[in-house]
Amino acid sequence: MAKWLFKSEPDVFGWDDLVAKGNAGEEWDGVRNYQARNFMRDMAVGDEGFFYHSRSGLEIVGILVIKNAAHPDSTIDDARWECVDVQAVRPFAKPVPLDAIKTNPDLTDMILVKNSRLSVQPVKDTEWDLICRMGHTKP
DNA sequence: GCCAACGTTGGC
DNA sequence: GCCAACGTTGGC
Repeated sequence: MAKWLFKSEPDVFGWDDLVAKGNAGEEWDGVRNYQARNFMRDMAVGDEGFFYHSRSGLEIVGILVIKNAAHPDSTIDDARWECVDVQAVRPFAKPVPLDAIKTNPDLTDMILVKNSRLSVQPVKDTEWDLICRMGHTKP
């Protein structure tokens, strides 16, 4: 199973908002970037991803799961844009700040560090395991 | 709130 | 098909 990372501004749609959706989950709509969209097309049901708070917070706060594979984005009348549906799985016991990721030599290759503008991105298994450990959360 | 980095758009 | 102009993202 592949691992991913999703960014969202907590002021717009944060971890708590996803948790509040419960089993209904939520469409990860609004992505208007081809790279990010292509990653969503690669996602399989059951894949897991980190939920990262961008702009404010700047930390990984939870783990979500892909509930439905990529489908047209219902918020725009343009067939180019697709999105997956996600659902909250569990929060991080201890959120992992961007700062801690940037200063960890084993995580400096992460897209989160190298390309801060990509809002949906893949995460390597080794990175996943390490970050879970840093957050005192089971992978 | 600023602004650097990046992606997209559109005139030529 | 180049590239200037513009819009957006996100760390600071």
